[in-house]
Amino acid sequence: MQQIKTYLDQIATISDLDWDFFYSKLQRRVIKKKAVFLKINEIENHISFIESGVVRLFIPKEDPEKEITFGFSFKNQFISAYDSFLTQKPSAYQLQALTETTILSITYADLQEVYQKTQIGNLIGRLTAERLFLIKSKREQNLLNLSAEERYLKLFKERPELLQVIPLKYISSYIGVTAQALSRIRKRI
Amino acid sequence: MQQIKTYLDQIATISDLDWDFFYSKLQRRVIKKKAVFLKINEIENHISFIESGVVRLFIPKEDPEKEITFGFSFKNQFISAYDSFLTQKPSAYQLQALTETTILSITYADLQEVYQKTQIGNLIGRLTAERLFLIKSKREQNLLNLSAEERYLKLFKERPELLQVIPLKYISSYIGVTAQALSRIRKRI
DNA sequence: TAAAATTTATGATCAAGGACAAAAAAAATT
DNA sequence: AATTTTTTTTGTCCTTGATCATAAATTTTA
Repeated sequence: MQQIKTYLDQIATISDLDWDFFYSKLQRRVIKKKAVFLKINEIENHISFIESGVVRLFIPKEDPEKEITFGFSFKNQFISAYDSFLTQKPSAYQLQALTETTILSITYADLQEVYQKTQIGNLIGRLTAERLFLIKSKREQNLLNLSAEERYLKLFKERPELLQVIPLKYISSYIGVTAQALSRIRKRI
Repeated sequence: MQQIKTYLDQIATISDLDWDFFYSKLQRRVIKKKAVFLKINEIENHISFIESGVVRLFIPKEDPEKEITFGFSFKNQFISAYDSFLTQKPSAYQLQALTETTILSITYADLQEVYQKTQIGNLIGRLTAERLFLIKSKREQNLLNLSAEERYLKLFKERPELLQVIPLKYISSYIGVTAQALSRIRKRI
């Protein structure tokens, strides 16, 4: 079965009618390695399901060393500059494929239609927003409670696969330190 | 009209039937100044609408100087240890009334019933979760992009009313610094 | 309103992580 | 495989904010 159907079936029971309607709105896109597919100041018009690949969410800076990474998404997850998507205001973030990546996207307008016309749209939308809230909430706790070293150790423990795949310079800014500082943290462990 | 009805009417159009059902689930509670009405490790069983008063969300520590404040809520807003509420796991946070406070609460079980039985429940739930996500997302951006001084100035600009009402020792940990550090920040401005 | 308790401010010292520079290592390209 | 480019590490110095101690100001309580 389709990966995205498998994913959504875990969240809720979707009627064939609703599924067909939703599925008809999806568009498949292939993004080349390192390509930025949402640029800063653009309005995010999509929520995308990653069929394969890895995507990074980040805020660019004049000096590329000072970019800040806010998240990494892997296959079988949804990705979006969700705040820009929700508010339909220019995005502070960029989205970049770290490997060749295939996504299935739905537009803002089409998703609003799904919310209006399907039985299940708002339920899935609520559960998705709740899940994303929980992620941000955990992250806020980490940033305010833990030192950089503790944040690294926690990441190492909870998402070791991430450290295998993602360059350290991205990990460092995700943790909230410079690449140099992360290098020193790793040395003293 | 009821404050809470006015608030929800701004979000969506609610049928009388749905409203009556929801309203029948609400319980009013009055909380004394400084009282903690959700303790750490308790499972948050309520979402509450503040009719009057001010509520603080915080993580307590052995040394009370090291408590961390995560947010302040005022009248006509909903408040909850939302992550504990959503996951129904023990809360890392406490909720404290900073002034005498009156709230209208709905329990977890009753809200699930509202989600199932009303037309509008999941829509309001989705929009609420989305709004809370946006707040956390902004906060994550602030914490990673700005210095303590910049965070204070931003708060001063965006929520000046908050600085009138909330003791600085709570503001400081909300910004992510000690009370001493905030005092020095204020001096040099 | 006087006393006590709490909050805010100030001083001195310390530690974590930033900034800048450069070398070493690893990965990508020719 | 050799060269170029990118990533990671290491060195030195500096800044921000933490920590500990105490004083001043403000608020609460008796």
